[in-house]
Amino acid sequence: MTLKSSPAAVGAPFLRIQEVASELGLTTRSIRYYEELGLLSPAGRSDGSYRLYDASDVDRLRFIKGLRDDAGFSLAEINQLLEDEAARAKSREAYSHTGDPAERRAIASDALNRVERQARILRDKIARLESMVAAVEARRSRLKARLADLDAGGPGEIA
Amino acid sequence: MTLKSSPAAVGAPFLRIQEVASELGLTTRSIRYYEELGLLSPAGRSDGSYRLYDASDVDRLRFIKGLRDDAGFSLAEINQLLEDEAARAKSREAYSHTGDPAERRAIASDALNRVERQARILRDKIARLESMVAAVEARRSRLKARLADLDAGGPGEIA
DNA sequence: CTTAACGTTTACGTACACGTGACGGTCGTG
DNA sequence: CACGACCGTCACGTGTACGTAAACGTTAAG
Repeated sequence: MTLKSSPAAVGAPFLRIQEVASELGLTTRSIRYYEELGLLSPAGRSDGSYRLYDASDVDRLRFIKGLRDDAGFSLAEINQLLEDEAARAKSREAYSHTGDPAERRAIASDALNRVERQARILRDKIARLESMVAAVEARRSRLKARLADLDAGGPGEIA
Repeated sequence: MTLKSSPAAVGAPFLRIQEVASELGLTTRSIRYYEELGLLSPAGRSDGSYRLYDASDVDRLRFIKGLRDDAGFSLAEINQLLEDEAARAKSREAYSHTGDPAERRAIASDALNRVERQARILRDKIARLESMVAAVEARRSRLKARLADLDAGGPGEIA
């Protein structure tokens, strides 16, 4: 293997913490901090004890970042939302170590339940936001009506 | 006026801070704190200097609470969103003191612009949440497919 | 084999958000 | 006038989300 571009060999499925951090626009500290909180754990460790992240870890981190930045969830809420990273780690390991189809099915089924719960929580939040939009729209209507009145030379105190 | 149930006469349009707090499930301290941050200011003050809130203040506080609890905005973001309570106070005063229709129109028009901006911000947040839902849905689809495979006796590592 | 860059844990520091409490004083209603 | 609600002010506390640094091990390149 003479071909390796500094870190991570070309086809290497594992990234080190700084590579992940750069890719996502996070600091290594944040990533380790998220791990402390139990939001994720790296797919593996090197012979030394460098954290090694795979594609699914990166996806997960990206999702976490989205929940934090776009959705405005606190890390504690995100933890709830992703519920039980321990279970995920166990699943990942168990899944690849078991040949038992029934067990594999059970694991995949659990994962499915989790993502469905996530979707529910997100949709719930969307619904609440939409009801706020509705409130704003109502206010907007009142203002437009008032404006029309004024344009028609109407009176009236502020609503 | 012999009829007044302790504070606030029955039809009185003004509420004192504790009454507002109770109605909304906030503490008086929080309400004052929001005022410190410039999120709102009471419609008026009593002869002493008790804060007096009218219906629109209560609405506004309810909206603030919604933004904080349901939408997960920080108080700073809410401040941005509501942008310029000072302007609102000025409008309220100016509106009732001017007879000039053109001026009234301008004030109402400003208010309209503000609520439209609010609606945009909320919808923007909704859009981002929806894209996250889409991501979760994608993951859900993959899992369902995998589950179907397993039920059909298929192989494969975890996705 | 050396060395620079990168990583590890542990620990303490910090900046801001969001309040809470405590004070001494004022208000207003019975 | 008593008593509780409210006032402004200032300080303090709690939690979150990291930053920073020390002391030391790892990895890849020359």
